[in-house]
Amino acid sequence: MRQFLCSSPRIASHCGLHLIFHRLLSSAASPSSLCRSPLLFPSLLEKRSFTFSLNSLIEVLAQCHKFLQSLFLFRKISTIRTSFELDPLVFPSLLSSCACLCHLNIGKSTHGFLIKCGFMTWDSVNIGLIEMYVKFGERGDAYQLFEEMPIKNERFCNSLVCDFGFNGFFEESLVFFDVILALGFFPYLKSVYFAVLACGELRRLDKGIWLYNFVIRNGFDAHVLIGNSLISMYIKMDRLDFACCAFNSMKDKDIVSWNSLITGFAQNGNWAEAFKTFLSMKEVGNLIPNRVTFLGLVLACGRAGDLDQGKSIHGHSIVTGLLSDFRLGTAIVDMYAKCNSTQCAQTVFQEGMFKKSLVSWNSLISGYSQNGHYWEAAQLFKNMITESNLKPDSVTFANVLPAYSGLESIELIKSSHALMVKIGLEKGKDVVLSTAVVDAYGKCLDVAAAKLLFTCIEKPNAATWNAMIAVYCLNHYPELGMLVFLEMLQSKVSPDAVTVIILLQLCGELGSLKQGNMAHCYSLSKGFSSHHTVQNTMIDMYMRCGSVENSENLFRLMPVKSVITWNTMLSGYVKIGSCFRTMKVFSQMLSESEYSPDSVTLISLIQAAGAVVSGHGPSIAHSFAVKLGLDAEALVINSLMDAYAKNGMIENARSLFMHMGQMRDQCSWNVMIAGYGINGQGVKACELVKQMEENGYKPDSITFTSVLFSCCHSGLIEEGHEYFHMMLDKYNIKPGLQHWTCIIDMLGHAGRLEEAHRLVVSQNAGGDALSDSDAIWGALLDASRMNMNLEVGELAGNTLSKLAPENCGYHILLSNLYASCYRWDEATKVRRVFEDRLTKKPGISLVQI
DNA sequence: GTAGGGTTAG
Repeated sequence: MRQFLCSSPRIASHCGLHLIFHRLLSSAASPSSLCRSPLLFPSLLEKRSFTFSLNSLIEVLAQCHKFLQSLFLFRKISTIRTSFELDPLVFPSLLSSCACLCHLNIGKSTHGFLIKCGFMTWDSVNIGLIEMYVKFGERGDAYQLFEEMPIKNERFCNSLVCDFGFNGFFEESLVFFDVILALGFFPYLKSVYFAVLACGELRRLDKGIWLYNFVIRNGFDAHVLIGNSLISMYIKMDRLDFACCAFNSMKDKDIVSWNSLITGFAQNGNWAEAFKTFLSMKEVGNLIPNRVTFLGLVLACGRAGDLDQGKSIHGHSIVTGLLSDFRLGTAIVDMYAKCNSTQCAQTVFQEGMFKKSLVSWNSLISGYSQNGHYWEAAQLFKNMITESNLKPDSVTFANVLPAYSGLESIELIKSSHALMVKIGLEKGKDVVLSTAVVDAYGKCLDVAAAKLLFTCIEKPNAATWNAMIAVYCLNHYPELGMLVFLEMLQSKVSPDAVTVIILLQLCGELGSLKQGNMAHCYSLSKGFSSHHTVQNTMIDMYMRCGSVENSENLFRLMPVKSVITWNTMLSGYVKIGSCFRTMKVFSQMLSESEYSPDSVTLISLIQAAGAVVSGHGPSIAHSFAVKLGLDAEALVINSLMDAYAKNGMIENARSLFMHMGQMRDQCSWNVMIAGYGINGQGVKACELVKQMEENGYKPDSITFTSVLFSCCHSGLIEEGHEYFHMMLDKYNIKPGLQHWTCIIDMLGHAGRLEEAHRLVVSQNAGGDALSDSDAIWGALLDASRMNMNLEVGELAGNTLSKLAPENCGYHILLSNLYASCYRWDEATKVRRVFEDRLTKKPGISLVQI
């Protein structure tokens, strides 16, 4: 065909050229080569009779998405336009080519060209320019065009509404809808649609209701598109009542109308209404549910946590053959995960899905992560990288990071952070991902990294601030958390209910009733005090701040109590060591049958029972666990083992430990090791650490606390020393205060004080501003007293005074050291400085004295 | 041209 045309222009001229060009293009010949053709192109230009056809060719090329070729031809023609007339009708297509190719400059120069040629009086030219400017987001240019038009007509105004709306400029779309009415024109159907869409997107309920009335008054309600868009608009504003009204007043409803309503109910968590709507739709009879119908229903099941209905919908989607749609498959994976059935989610993912998208992988990773199956989430992420060609995105990382922090693996967090940087994700731009990173570092105790990343986040939202405050709270720096909270109040971000929850936790951590009362008032003033979790946290806060009365009053007055509320009370009593009240509230809970105890309840009961003097407590709690069917949970068994061990019944603990089988976890090993330690069986504790390693478990910080404690209490100095070094060298764990206390105590008792001092210095135990350095040096100072070693003691005292000048406690330690070395004068002097400071000048630091 | 899968803090 191409050869034929090129060689025989004369023949071409006799046929309908437009048609031939069209055919030529669809035969996949290169249009630019056609234009370059030495034979055809010049010969076409020579003949004015071809003008129409060339104009058509520009248009056809643009419409066939051959934008470059279209522009190329235009440029050729415009350079020789003395002998050639351009048809203004061709410009809209040409400008659309500019927009599609992102050539704003060519578009602007074309605009200039159009002004020069006097084409601006043409309606279609103006509309083409508007479309182009709006696509580029050049709203100013679009407004100017509107202003400059001598006569503003209906078509032009309607175009503006649609173009702005189509490109997401909803405010402008609504403005020009009003312009249409103000100029006395009539809006087109499409304009009404975009105006309704804009109201929904902007959540403008008042304007939406006005538009609804406008639609009814002007007969637009006869169009199903308008009815559907009104339903959608009300759903976006969470006004399901209005959406139902709009739905009921529709004369003709199609599948979209029904689906919109079903999905609307599902998104609002109203599973029952979603399903009822679905049944009503089936009663109507002539509509066949499609994948969107099922998407809505599946969403509802997930939100409601209704596994049975979810399975039924899953079955229906298999029968109807709709499961082949990978988006529906993903929604089903997500539904199963939300119903805590990760097994089903995995089966659908592996066997039921023909195609897996990035979203499918993300869904399952999120499912595992949110259900606490951290290892599986981490594994799936690894599989995704190795097995699929997909590149993880910010959602993938935001899902896998909580799993890594659940695994307490700072290494995995660091390596995925590095991967994010490599992919170009981590720049503090994506606020959800950045928040997840802050949270992950914070949970793995790297407060400094969390803080650094937090400061890089461009636009932190309430969740981001909450995460940062929570990091300080979790890591026991409530004062720093308070400072960040105050910073948040200075920022533009408003605190939400979660902020108040964390604020109350900070007060609980501080143990300050004064601060707690203030936080209580703040919560009341902001209207969060009726929030269920806020109330629970407040009960906990008052318990921690020592005001049992306030906690009990809040508990009594709570209109709706949950298991968590009861558990908060119980664990509060445990914290203050009130076994009797724990038991009393537990029996009260049992008598009110609407609340069934869970494993958390049992743990409080076991802890309280373990502290009862009679010694029978653990056995009684054990029988409760069996009776309530909660003795198959690792958490419960671990607590029982702990209680038995603390009551000297190490054999009962051992028997539970031996029978745990698959249930046995890291914590079980740690509890058992500590249990041996409490019972003075240090050798067995050391043996268990070896067994633990042989069974594939990696000793963690708590394991070493337990084993060091065991060694310390059994006088196993060499073993203790060995484990301390194993922790440092083999497992690369930074020792905490608890480890230091043990090792200093142990070496101190063995008279090896210099060695302890060397260890503290070599490990730079005082280097980290956020570490417990002062307490470590304090422990060394105290050990010096025991050894009557003035030299090490004074060194420790000096360091301590520099590290923590505000902390006057070390004066006592130093004074005790001097006293034990019979240096009464020094002892009295130091003691006096302390007393002076405490009574007369409490606010002045030691340096100033 | 309308309805439509996954995302953080407690």
